This record gives sequence, structure tokens and C-alpha cells, in this order.
Amino acid sequence: MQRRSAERVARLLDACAQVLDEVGYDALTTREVARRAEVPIGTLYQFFAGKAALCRGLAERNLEAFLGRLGSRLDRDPVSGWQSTASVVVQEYVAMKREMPGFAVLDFGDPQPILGPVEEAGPGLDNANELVADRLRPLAVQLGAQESGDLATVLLVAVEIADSLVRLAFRFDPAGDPWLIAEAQQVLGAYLDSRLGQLMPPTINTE
Amino acid sequence: MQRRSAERVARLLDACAQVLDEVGYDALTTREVARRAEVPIGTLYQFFAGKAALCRGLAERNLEAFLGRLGSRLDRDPVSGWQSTASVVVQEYVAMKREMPGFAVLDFGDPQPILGPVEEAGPGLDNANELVADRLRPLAVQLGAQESGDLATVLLVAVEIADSLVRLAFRFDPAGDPWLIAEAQQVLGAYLDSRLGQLMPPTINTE
DNA sequence: TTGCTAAGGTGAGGATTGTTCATGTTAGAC
DNA sequence: GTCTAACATGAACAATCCTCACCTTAGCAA
Repeated sequence: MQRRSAERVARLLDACAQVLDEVGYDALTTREVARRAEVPIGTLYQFFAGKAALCRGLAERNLEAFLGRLGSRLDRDPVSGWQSTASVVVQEYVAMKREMPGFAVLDFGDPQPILGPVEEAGPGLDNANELVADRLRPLAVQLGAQESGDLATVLLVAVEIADSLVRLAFRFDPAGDPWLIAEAQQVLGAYLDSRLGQLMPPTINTE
Repeated sequence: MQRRSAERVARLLDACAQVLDEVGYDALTTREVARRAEVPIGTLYQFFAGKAALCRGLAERNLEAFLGRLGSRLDRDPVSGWQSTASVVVQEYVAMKREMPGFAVLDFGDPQPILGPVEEAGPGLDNANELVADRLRPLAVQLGAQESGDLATVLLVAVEIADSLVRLAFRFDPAGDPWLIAEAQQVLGAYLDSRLGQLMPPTINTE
């Protein structure tokens, strides 16, 4: 039954996240993940092409969760400028780092950490942050950004900056260094302001 | 003789850099590095505790090379503000990415990519960028920064931002996307200006 | 020259890993 | 009850990291 399959996949990803938190990516073994998920090793390989694919799967699930959280948060608390947008985005990101198992290690995938040359470009996360930026674009447009050709690049730069600073905040302080988190918000907000213009509240312009 | 040892270490690091460029970190094997360096595998393990340590060794050598380049460059072309400092630093960093084998993959170590939890904190690069920031501090002071307690943190944030953006510039364009490199310079310069003040040319103040 | 010793050098092999695949086992249609 | 296609399984294979029991060398004293 597909029902059971879905459950097993979920259990595998949960176990993957747990092991990731405990021993890190290098020391993670597919055997251990399968053991914890109480799934035979062969079955793991039926769902995921290998260790990297397994972690990509987790990263994808994380990304969906993040976008979901961000969406409902923005519905609840409407933002009124890039600064407050930056603040909300960073807050939700930080919350996930704290709550989601494995998220502190994996993030949304890997910003090309030390992987290698051209890994085959699967349909999944090749480079994660680019996907994040892509998914954030409609949101940015809705908030008043010009849909120019550079928008994608500007957003990618923004994501990259925010990502690196929040990661830094969690590098030594498992709860996230508050000063560094605040710095991430400020730098991100300033960058968005400078690149996307302050044209936030799209009240009807006099023509 | 220690002479031979030093040569062998150098050859090992060269081979490591080469292999890193060709197949990436994951696929790098200690055997292959040893084979190319024409050094028995056991000898590799006499100098380096393992694959990770080998790469840390390369990262350290890279860092020294970078600091050396940066020093002589600043002697040649004195800077006149944080913006031009940012420009020079990014330029030298980019030059190394282009010229140094393995540097594009390894950088100065790993910004905690997907390694793991608390790896034992050796004397070497635990987190590389912190070391970079540390070594950059005297330089910043000489350029006019206040030697406050936050200086170290501000520099670390600056390095982290520059690092992530230059990496991004090289992620898809092997020669480094010029627009992204320029963006890295601008963002870095703006951050330094905003955090360290514009008090650059330390002409004698009227008291 | 010869023997001795400590430091350094060596590579076959043990332990572990990622992954495959030949062999079960089910679930549903006829 | 039989057939079939899809799913499930874990022993076995190849490749890896790293160790360690053995060698070679260098320098020195007798």
C-alpha cells in the first residue's frame, strides 16, 4: 500500500534528521538511519538513490515546511516594509533552526559546501538557496518588488547573506546568538531596501 | 631528513588540491592523494590524522598564502577607506579562487558545511572564517578601526558575508560572475562603513 | 668496519561503509 | 485457486579509511 510507503518515507526522514543532529553528515550512515526508522536497508534504497538523495529529501521537506510557516506568519502579521519583512523571515528561519531536528545541520540543502564538481543536476535541490530564492520571488513581488530580470539574483544574494549570518549565529550558540541574529535582520533589511527600493506600501500612486 | 619530510608534506597538499578540484571533497580518497604525491599511504597518515586533517592542512596553507598576498598588495596600493579596502580584499580573494588549485572547493576550510557536531577542537581550523577574521584584525586596527570588543565579531560577520557572496559568484561561473563579485565588494564595503565608522584617513585630529 | 638504536617509512589487511540484486512476499484481478 | 506485477528484504560485493607489525635508514660509538 502507498499509505505504508508514505509512512516509511516519513520515518526515514525523521530518523535521518535525528542522526544528522547527533553525528553530522559525514558520520551519518544509511544503515543507522534505516535501523532507527525500522525499515530494511534495501527499502531505503528503493525510496532514495543514496545517502545524498536521502538528505536532499529531508532538505526538501524542510523547505516546504519553512515556506508554509512563512506564508501563514505573513498572513497573521502583515509586514510594512523590507525591514520588517527581513525581520519576519529571519525570525521564522531561526525558529526552524531551533525546532526542526536536523535543520541546523542541513538547512535547506547545501550551499555547495564541499561537495564536488558537477554532481548530476537532478530535479531536486542542486543548489538549495537558489530554490529558496525562487520560491520567495512571488512573495517579494506581492510585497511590491519590481519584477525585473535582476530580481531573482538580488533575492539569491539576500538569501545567501541571511543564510550565512544565521548559520554563524548558531555555530557556537546552540540557541542562536541574539546579537548575530539581530545583525542578520539588519543587514538583510538594509540590502533589500537598497536593491529593491523603499516602495513598499503600494497605495495608489498619483499618475 | 626533515628536508624530505617537508617536501613530502608539500607534495601531499599539492596533490590534495588537485584531486579536490577534479572530484570534490566527498570523492577524494587518501589513497589517490598519496598515489599522486608518490608517497606511501602509511606516510600520509604519519603527517595527517586523516582525510579531514589533510584538507585542513591545505586550508591552512591557503590562509597563509592569502594573508601574504593581502599584505603585500596593501603595501603596494594603500587604501583610503573601507570601500576601497573591501574592494582590495575581495579582489585578492577572487584572484586566489582563480589561481590556487583546490581553493575554489576548500576556501579556507569549511564554514561548518555539513560536517557535524562538535569535532574535537584541534589547534587548526575549527572554524576557518573565525581565524581569517582574527588575522585580519590587526590590519583593520591599522586602518583606523576602534579596537573595541565587538571588532572581532564585526569582522567575522564581514568575512562571512564576503565569503558567501564570492562563493556564490563562483558557483556557476568558474571564472566568477563579475556582477556578483562587484556586489560582494559593495555589500562588504557598506557593512564595514556602517559598523566601523568612516573615520578612515587618520590625519591628526584637532583636539 | 661493525654493531646498536631511535626515528622514520611502509603497505597488506581489518573494520566499516555505500550500494546492489537475487530471492521472497504480498495484493489484487480474473 | 492461479497468475502477475509491484513491493520488500538482507546477505554479499566492492571500495573506503585507517592501523600496526614489520622494515629501512641515519648517526654514532667501539
